[in-house]
Amino acid sequence: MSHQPDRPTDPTTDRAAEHAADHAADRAAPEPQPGGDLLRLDRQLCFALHAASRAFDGLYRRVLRDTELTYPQYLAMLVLWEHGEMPVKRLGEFLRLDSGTLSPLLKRMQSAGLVQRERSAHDERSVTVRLTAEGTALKERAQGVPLKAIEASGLAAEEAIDLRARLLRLTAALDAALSEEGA
Amino acid sequence: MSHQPDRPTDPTTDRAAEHAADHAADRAAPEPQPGGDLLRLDRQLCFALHAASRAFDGLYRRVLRDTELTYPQYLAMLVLWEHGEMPVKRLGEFLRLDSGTLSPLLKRMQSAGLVQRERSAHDERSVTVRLTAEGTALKERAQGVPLKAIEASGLAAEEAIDLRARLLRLTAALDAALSEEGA
DNA sequence: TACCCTTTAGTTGTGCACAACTTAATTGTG
DNA sequence: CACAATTAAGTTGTGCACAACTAAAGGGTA
Repeated sequence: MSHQPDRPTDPTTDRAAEHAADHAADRAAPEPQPGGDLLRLDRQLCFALHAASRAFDGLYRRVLRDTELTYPQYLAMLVLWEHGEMPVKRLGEFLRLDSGTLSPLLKRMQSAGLVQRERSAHDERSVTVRLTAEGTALKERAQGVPLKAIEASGLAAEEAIDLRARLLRLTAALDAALSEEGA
Repeated sequence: MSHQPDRPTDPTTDRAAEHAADHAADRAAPEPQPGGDLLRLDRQLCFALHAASRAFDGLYRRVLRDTELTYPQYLAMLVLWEHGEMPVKRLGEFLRLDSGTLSPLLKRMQSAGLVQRERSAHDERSVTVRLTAEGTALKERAQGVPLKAIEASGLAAEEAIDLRARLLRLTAALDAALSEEGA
């Protein structure tokens, strides 16, 4: 079951809705405002982000096929290619992931021969993640990935940069809200 | 291990980088352009979307706590609250999910007493998903959710609408690219 | 030194997402 | 009508994400 459905009669997923969406706030309030379907707008917002993220995953899944990397593994490799070896903790800060996710992920990457893990000498609690020769070499085969991705996204470089900035701000705001209230 | 790290020395997750990010393209190219670290920009773009999506999930996880709904279940409920009963197939079109994801998800929602599933009479292949009284009633308790979410996001209504439109376009472009090339 | 508190990885359990597959019902075409 | 192709839902297996927990090391203070 794949993802090019004869779409349902709903503007959210309707291609023709791309401009209509700009007026969704108006349309969503046939009632004055109070009970006015906030849930409807919420749906559209949630969906947009959630769906975009999954669509992006799907794209990378395809583009990364011949590297044998999953998308999250690719993200980890990008950090390691750029910054070199680092402790699991720090990698997790870059990726916004905790050890509950990273430990098994890194174990799989180690099985694939891409990275090596070693207990730090100074601090036995810490584990250093290091690229193997094979992992380093993989960078060459990944050179084409970003271009294919940006191409498929249909975004101009400008738009991409802008979108990224917005999303980073959004993430920061959400994290802040979570940590404040979440005492 | 939680998610407010003493952040690493990387602009992607650095709060002060919110404006600097606007010039990342320039900074990323100390080399002319050709090999110019496209992988670096790619990382920032991927990360932004992936991280924002997960941060959003995290927010909803908290906001939905007293509804006993997970975020994906909430998304399904939003569709059902708005449109009423429908076949699994159509629900999947709204949510951009296939039966491999929906079947177990709906089974859990059924166990929770929120929905009921019934084989269609006209077409024995189809299964109709219907809200139970409890599921319908839950809408009341969820009324506050969107407001809390938009509040935590720090977005103005305008920005939210604009961001949503961009993300919908992005999703459409990615899906199109996937289906074209993926013949 | 002894004790406690913090930090870093890892483990366990649950749920989501998706590919690949199965089963059963329906549709289309000769 | 018969039979192949299509469609809807479900199942299986893998991987990611996260909460809650454990284990072990490090650091600080009485």
